[in-house]
Amino acid sequence: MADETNKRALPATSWAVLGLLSFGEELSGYDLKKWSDWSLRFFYWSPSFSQIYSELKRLEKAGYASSRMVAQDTGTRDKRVYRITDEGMAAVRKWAREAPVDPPVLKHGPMLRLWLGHLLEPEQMREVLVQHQEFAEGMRRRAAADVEGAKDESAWVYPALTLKWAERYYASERDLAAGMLADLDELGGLRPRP
Amino acid sequence: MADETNKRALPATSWAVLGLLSFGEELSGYDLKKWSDWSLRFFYWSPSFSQIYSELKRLEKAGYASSRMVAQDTGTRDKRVYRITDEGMAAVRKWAREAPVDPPVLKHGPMLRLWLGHLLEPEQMREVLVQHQEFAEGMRRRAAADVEGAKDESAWVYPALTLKWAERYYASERDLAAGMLADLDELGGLRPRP
DNA sequence: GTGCTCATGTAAGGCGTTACATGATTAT
DNA sequence: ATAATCATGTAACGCCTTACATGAGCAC
Repeated sequence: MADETNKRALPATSWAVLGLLSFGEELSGYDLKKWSDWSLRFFYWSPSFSQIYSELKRLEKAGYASSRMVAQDTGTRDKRVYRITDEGMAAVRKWAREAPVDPPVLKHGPMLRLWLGHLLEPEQMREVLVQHQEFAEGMRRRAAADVEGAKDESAWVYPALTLKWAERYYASERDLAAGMLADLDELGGLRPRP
Repeated sequence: MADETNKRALPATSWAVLGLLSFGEELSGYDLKKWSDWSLRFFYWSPSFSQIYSELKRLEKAGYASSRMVAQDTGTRDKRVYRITDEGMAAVRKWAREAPVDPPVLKHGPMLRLWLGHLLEPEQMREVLVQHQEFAEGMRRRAAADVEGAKDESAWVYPALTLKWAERYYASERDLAAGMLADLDELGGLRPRP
């Protein structure tokens, strides 16, 4: 068993990476990054390559994952692949079941700008909202597409569920922006939109 | 004029603190913290005391804020109060108008847990959702109360607008949790709720 | 006189990013 | 040839937090 001091209070990102491994596949750091870009980023940010690599080292040191080098059948360099250990499986299960339910962290840059509305022209406030709306709709669409890709795999029921949540979340963000645009109009001082 | 090298690429948190000062009042670090707990935290996280103090130093060094010590009329220690400079006003206005519209940062811990649903009992998934729902409703209520406090001050029109946004945002978070609880029920394998 | 609140800071350290280094294979 | 992609890392640094230090007045 690995050193106990390496096991206390892992950051959420570690659990996210270990969580990716908990679906049972043997994955490289590179795979993990793409995987996380594909699903995690809708509700949790996707860590950088370098962080994924260092998280993997930490997880291995803690005894939660094991790795081996594999030669590629044809082409490209050897890669290191990781697999979750029984101990890791037990740890991530325990975390998912018993960790306190922390409030989500939100850093809403566009809202911060709008909060400073006294520094902007009405037209600039609109512009921020419109761009945010477009971002939200793009995310919604991508989440929806990913739900389609996941819904028939029984292993992805829960990921599919969270993707469905994400689809609704970004739809709501889009609508919330529309609502604020309407509030701005009501505030007056604006030439009506054509 | 202050050193140009101190002016490049301030983090969003600096702008948030300078933004708090842009309403024109002379405020201490302590005031700023409370102010930010009161309004910023609904859509942007509230920085710690120590960070506010160091942001203020940075802003002063950049020439965006000036400070002076004031003696308290009666009791308690002297405090240092900060005021935005003309240069700071111009800088924050420029930032609010011209910075690119970045996507919001979301780190949704509860969703990360639910994404790992294969590690949880259905009852535990419910519990996470219910707790998150309660958190969201609490935030919604507090935002609504703060809208009431702000809506009659003409200086707070835009802050009031973002608080209204926040009220709807947390209502949506609450409803999204309810929706996911319903999705869970549909998935079956659950004894129906009494 | 004990503890709470106001008030300001320093120190240490973890989290996470960008930039850089490396090198092999594949496509053009 | 060269550019792009796959793949794995290191180094440097910035952001931000927690813990700690300090000290004064006020309430009980």
